[in-house]
Amino acid sequence: MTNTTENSTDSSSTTERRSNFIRNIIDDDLANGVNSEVVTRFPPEPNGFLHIGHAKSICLNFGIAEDYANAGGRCNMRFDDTNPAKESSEFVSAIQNDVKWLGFKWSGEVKSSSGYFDQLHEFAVELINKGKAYVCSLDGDQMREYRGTLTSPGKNSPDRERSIEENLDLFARMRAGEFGDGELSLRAKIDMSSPNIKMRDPVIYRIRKMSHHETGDKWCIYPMYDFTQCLSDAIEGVTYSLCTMEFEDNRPLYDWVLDNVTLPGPTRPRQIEFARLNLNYTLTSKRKLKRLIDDQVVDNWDDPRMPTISGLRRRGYTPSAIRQFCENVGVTKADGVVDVAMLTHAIRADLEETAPRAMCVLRPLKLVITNYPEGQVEELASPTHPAHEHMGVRTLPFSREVYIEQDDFMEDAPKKFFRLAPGKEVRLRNAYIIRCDEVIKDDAGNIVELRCTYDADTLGKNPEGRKVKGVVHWVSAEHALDCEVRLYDQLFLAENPDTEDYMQHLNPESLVVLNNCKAEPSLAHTLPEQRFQFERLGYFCTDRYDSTAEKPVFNRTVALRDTWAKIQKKG
RNA sequence: UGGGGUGUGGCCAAGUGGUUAAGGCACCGGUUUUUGGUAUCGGCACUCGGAGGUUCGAAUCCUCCCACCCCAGCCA
Repeated sequence: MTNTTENSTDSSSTTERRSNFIRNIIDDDLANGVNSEVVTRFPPEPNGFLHIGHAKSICLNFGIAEDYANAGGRCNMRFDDTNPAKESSEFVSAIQNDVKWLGFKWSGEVKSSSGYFDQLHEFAVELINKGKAYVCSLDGDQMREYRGTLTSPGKNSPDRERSIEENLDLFARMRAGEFGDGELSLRAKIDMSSPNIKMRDPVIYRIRKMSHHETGDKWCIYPMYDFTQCLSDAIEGVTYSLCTMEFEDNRPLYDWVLDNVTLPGPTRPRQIEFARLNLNYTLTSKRKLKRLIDDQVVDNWDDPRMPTISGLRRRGYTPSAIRQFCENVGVTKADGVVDVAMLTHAIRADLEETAPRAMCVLRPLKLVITNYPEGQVEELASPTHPAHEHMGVRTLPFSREVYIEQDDFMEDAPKKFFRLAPGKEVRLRNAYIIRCDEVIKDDAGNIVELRCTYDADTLGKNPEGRKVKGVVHWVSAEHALDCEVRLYDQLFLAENPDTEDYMQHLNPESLVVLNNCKAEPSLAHTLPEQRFQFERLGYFCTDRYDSTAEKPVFNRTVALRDTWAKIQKKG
């Protein structure tokens, strides 16, 4: 017997990780003894919420740490909080929640650049002592002028040859608060004629008389990114410092700092860049996302239309779908734009397997089954998932009056319309086959009710001699649970909304609220963030904030694929 | 006109001198189906940004060219 079972189980819960160029580098380093440990870090700036682009970085960094566990793999959570003007503790906790929710665990305590301010200051003094840094008095405009351009070299600051003693004194007085914002700065003494502009004596410390959310008023000078990142990595023993491509030019500076300072430990971190995630029909610029909030286009950072982790969460996305999506996208250095269809595919694939089925009528149309006994109620046992028996059954009360979807009836139906029409038959999902006998309209000509008859011999079986193709979802009128459903759709109509006029590309129907929806009674005790498939409609989740026992609120995560809509579009 | 990167089907992406150029998404068509869902089967790059060259053999090596992205914050 050579029968194997390797393909027989569903592996939706385990994310199989592919290799990529970074993992190849790590493998080589491990094989060649360049490193014996694999330590990464996720270093967000707490100046906004994490978005889907960050998810890629999170999955990369934490994923590597998990997979290299036998090489001491770990990933630090570090807030890169060197700019008190933009950062706040509100974001610190939101970011931690998002990372945890995605299912990752960081190594040890949460860390922050501000936690290293004392050490960073000492490194700066060391650089001054070595004649590798100087206090400069150029203001912003002068600094730019002295820096040169892309094609012409810069020129030396008049303060470049200041003595070590004077630099030490000035730097101490900067720290003591003797100067105002921007009056003085500390610069690395590298090369004003470098073709790499990042190397033209970059500022490494600036004066910012502002209290910091972590360090309060202890400091009025703050280190710059390029000085902070590499040293924080070194302090933490990070071996692989992964960042996005735009920092490629910063890498020589990253290395320069490490080369010119007495490293705090044996680890020499290495920066490796990868391409950031771009998604079509999606905005991932923090500045522009913030404006959507400020302009009240959306409610907040966690509005279900936002591409933030917490927005996706409230929309009903699962952590595993997001992780799988990042896995499918891959990690390379080539910049591109990923189709959001890959994201929606990931959540559909996950929920198809895991979401319990339920029925909910969004736009109800009353239907009376004239040959069904008045007052009779049947409890129909229906599978929670058609393909997974182990998920059990729920009961659906069936009675004389039910609601069906307005869209599922057409008075003058085209041939291909497999739903209800006068004289035609359709299956009520999990129940009987019915035939439409009569259409009742109000004075204005609106269809207000359908009169039908049912075939009592079609419960759990197909009738003989005829085929009924259409299946329609329904809810017993008497037992229906009133609820609110929020239909979310893409926020932007333009494939690339990341332009100056992005506000012009908003989808006016990114949110449609339906207040007269009828759900099957089993949904009465739904819990926040429970996910369902409303059969034939899509995947929905109970809103984690607004849903109550009296008035459940469901958010549409994503619609089911709709071939009928496609056929209609074709005409 | 400086420097740093990247170019494989509509979109991601494997591929590291010898494979019929993986796979996923999207799309198109068939089958199954009490979700027009799912599942399943089939189709979808004589060609790897372009042109030369090396080689018995090139997406993979060399040369030149082209396109796109990033860098001139005391932001990260």
